[in-house]
Amino acid sequence: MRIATWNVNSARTRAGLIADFLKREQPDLLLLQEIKCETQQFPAAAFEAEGYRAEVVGQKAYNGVAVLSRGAVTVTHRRLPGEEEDAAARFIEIEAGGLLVGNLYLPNGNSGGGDGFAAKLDWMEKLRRHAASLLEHDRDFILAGDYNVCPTDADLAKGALPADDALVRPESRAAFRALIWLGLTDALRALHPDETLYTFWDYQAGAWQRDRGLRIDHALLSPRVAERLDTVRVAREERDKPQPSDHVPVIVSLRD
DNA sequence: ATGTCTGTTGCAAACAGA
Repeated sequence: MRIATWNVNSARTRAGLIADFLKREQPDLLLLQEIKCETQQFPAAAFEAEGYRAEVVGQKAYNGVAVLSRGAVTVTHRRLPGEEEDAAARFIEIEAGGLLVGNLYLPNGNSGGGDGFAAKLDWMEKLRRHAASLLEHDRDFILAGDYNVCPTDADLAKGALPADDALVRPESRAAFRALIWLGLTDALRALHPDETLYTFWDYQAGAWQRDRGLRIDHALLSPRVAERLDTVRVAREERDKPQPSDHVPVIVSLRD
């Protein structure tokens, strides 16, 4: 089973790139974040042509997540448990083949001052509680998407962010470790512990050309799923395409 | 060198968010 996650920074602008990626990589599931459109505006037809159906949690202008799949999936959540009904469109969870797959777009935490950062930490705590609940129920799961956290100093280029940025603040990293300490496996680091690997390069200041990137897109695996981990690849080539997203896909392969 | 990009408002070009 192959599962890819990609913050596309507008599904409509990137529909062509996404369709090309599906054609080339043929993932079983593609988790999209920042689709930046309402559900009915999502360009589903472009992906149906490649044999994929879509489950979409959209929102006007900002945020928004979607799951593209080749087979039928069952939607288990359309927002993170514990969130209000009118919460921003940042989470969708589906079940496919006995596996729960959570697709998340974690708040950036740099806007809105202290309240904005507190909201990020609150969201991370809700995610931790949800993961703990799934473990209690002995479920097999993946929680993947844009975490907006660089877990360690090895996960960003020197000088790419100031020390007080919400993506690297100690509280953000502690909240990420709290997920790991539940017993989850960071798929990319499990197989590539010492490589310099980034998944995001800012559009500004020649970040891509200078390789001033961040690793903020992650796939966390529950214990039995981690035992099935085969390969993980960062599709860096997507960042070199015309009009790319500022993020690139991460592709996780599991043994059956 | 904070040097870019997307979507919104409102119908040009400024603003927010990332």
